Amino acid sequence: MWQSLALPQSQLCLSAVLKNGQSFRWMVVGASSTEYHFCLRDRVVCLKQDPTTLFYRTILPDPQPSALHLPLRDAETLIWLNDYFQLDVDLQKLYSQWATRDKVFSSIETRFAGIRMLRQDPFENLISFICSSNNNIGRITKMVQSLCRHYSPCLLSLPDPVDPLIQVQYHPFPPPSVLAAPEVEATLRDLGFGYRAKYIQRTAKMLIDAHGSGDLAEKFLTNLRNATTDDAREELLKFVGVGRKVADCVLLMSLDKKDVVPVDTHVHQIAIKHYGLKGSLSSKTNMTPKLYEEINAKLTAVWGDYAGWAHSVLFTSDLKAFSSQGVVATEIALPTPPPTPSPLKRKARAAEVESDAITVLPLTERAKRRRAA
DNA sequence: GAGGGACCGTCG
DNA sequence: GACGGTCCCT
Repeated sequence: MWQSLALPQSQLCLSAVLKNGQSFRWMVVGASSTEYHFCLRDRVVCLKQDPTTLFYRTILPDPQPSALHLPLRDAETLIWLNDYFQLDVDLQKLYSQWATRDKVFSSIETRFAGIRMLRQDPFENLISFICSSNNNIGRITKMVQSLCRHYSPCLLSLPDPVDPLIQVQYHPFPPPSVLAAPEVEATLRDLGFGYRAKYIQRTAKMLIDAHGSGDLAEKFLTNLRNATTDDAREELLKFVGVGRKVADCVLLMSLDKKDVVPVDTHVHQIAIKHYGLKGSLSSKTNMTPKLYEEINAKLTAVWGDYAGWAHSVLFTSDLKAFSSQGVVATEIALPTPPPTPSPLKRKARAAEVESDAITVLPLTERAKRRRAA
């Protein structure tokens, strides 16, 4: 049943990599020997690991194939694992390179080993990160789960290992054609997606309209792997609800742009605390395109070719969920600019009425403006 | 073309 | 009252 693959945790740490906000669809199963489950289009992949070995298991939907075919299925799963975890990239080697270039990195590398970039499905990645604006990992995870439950059929179900009377349902990520339906916006709003509901439906619609139905739309996104970073980013920015940060996340996490460093408020803080960037730790400053570029350039210069991967290690080390193991913040003393407390003033909100008419033309205008900027 | 506010919902 | 941002309008 379980297959094994020799792989030290310095190359891959499942608990960190699967829960640090790259993917929101891995289910954590079991209390003692923790397993992670992930639903693909045709199967569920189960993983667990010990210090030297990664174990994997393939679960297929009901009409189980004959025993003859099982090795083939496991072989397919292994191919998927190699691709998804990018196991051909030697993470230890990267860690030592980053540590040489960067003292901050070298101070955390042993405690946060095995953190690598996943190579995700671009559509899933895009939609998930449209959900991420003004949001946190816990809620994003719930939203993505609920998206899958409502918009893709259950592939299979398994008894909950904790309470075997409960069946856990596994749903793949829904395709663009399903999310493009006009009713999706209202439904997602009811499901608690807020203003992101419209972004998701419209992005799916745009994808279908511009690049065709079937799997053409998804193929278009996947093909952006072959485009330059700038070209791919320009395409991503055309979608509604996708700004620079979300676009950069998709570039890094599913389109092979390993040097891209997405800048959010968190990374901004890290850059100020540890990399001598001017700014305030206490007050929230607006993330302007200019500031974004500045931070991006700074961190790319520090970490080099795989800067995006390095960023993920720093980011994870600073996440609350992992902070019990110790955080970088207190250990490195760098000169920091004096805090400039400037409380945000908030204004009473005006009632709002109108929404825009139709998709295609406004999009073109918007795209032009973006390109100009 | 830079700056500021609104936007959903959740949890302090 | 802040939050892994984006849109839209001054």
